[in-house]
Amino acid sequence: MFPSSFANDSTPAPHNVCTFSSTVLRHFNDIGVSRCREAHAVLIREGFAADHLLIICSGSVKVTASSSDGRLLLLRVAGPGDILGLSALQEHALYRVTAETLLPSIIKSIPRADFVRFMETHADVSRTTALALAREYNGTLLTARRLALFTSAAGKLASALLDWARMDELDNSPAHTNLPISFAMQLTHEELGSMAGLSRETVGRTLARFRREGQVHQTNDRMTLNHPDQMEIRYC
Amino acid sequence: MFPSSFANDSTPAPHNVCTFSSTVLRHFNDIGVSRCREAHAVLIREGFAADHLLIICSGSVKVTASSSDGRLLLLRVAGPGDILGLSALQEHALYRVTAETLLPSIIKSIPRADFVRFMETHADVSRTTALALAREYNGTLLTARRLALFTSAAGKLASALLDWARMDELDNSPAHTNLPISFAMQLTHEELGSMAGLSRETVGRTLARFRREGQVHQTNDRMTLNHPDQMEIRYC
DNA sequence: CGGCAGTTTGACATTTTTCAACTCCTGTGG
DNA sequence: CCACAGGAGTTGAAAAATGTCAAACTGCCG
Repeated sequence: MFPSSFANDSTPAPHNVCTFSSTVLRHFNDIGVSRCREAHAVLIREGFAADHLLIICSGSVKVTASSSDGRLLLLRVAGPGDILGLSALQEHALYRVTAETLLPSIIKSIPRADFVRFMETHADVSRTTALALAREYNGTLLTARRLALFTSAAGKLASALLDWARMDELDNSPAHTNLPISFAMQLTHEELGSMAGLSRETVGRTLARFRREGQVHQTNDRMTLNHPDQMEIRYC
Repeated sequence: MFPSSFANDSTPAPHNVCTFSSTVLRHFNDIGVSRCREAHAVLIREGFAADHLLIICSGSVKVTASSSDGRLLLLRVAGPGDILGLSALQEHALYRVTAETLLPSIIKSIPRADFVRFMETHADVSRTTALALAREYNGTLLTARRLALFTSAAGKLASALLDWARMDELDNSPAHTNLPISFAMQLTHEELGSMAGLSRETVGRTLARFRREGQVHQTNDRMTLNHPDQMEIRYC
């Protein structure tokens, strides 16, 4: 049932467990357990010992960091095939983020010791791990850039929307085009704010401005960026 | 001459090349070339193809990301034993950061193809790579947290100073203590500002406030944080 | 119908940025 | 030895932007 149980595994990315060779894959299916989790279940809690690696078989998971006074930073929304806890596991440290399901999800959980042994036994697992870590790093770097380099609210929000859209359409779209990008916007203003480091109200106001200036179009839960490249130039 | 040429390799960290077994190390010495570079030399330029991996044998290197209008984000200052370009190399992508020497440095450079082959030949090299990537990721995560989670200038600056101090003293000090931490502050206000997402003037003013409130003490190029834990509580 | 979550809008206060001037220190070259 | 330029730090005052508080509005679901 794994990894063929992935919701959308048409073309596995090179950092996915899907790329394991058949012998590795057989071994992989033997370790860890898959469990169903309801929506809004906390899978990983920031500050706890990193003793398990999680793999999302289906569903989607919100990854956040939080401060003591309740402020949130939304780092990514992970989907089928994505791996959680990889970086904390490497150093046997504490989880530095919190992960909670957005939808009912199937999560495979592997004890740290088992995964380390798995990595040591199969050379290409370490390789895949390194790739997955590089991707995770790049995502976080994008976030840091956005927060530091774009000074205006419009810049930060535009950057967040563009990253989100391109992340979403990465799999099937060709490279940079100036064509409109449309995608399902399942984030509230509050969550968008915690991606861009803005307050909920500022997100609303800035979004209204983008609409007024013909840059974005919204219907129900879909959002369209009319001129992606122009958006980058105008606001970033 | 390598890695014994490291300036301070008393206790190599687990992510260092120093931990390679002797056979791997012999192979490692055969690939790549070491070169001397003067201060303020650009080793890696953001946006260029990631075709080389760099290892710092001696000296120190500033790693930054920049926006089109010249704004800078200081990500880290790497020292002997640190590896540059690892994440970009994994995906054969473009460098996403700029690296330039702060002091005259000795840099070992390994072509991408050679390093990939090296990783595939030696299992523990992939493992070390994954560890190094995890550390790099954690550093960037700290930066993103700081920029998003701390809203006040005092919070961001205090967080940057604490991270810097603890990074610096990580190797020899015991874990969290409330004892004063003293370290060499080789950063200008401007550079501190680009770590914390603040303007040069705000850094100066906030630093003056910390001094006034007895939290920090400065003499020449050394800085002392008098009550690290209290600092974290008061401002963060 | 009531309640809740999310959104929108307005007025206000706060904070930081920006601009400008001035000082201190250092290294350079006459 | 002195003058000078440049980098770094300090200080002041004004402007701009966002955060904050408050209230009304929407749509959805029990």
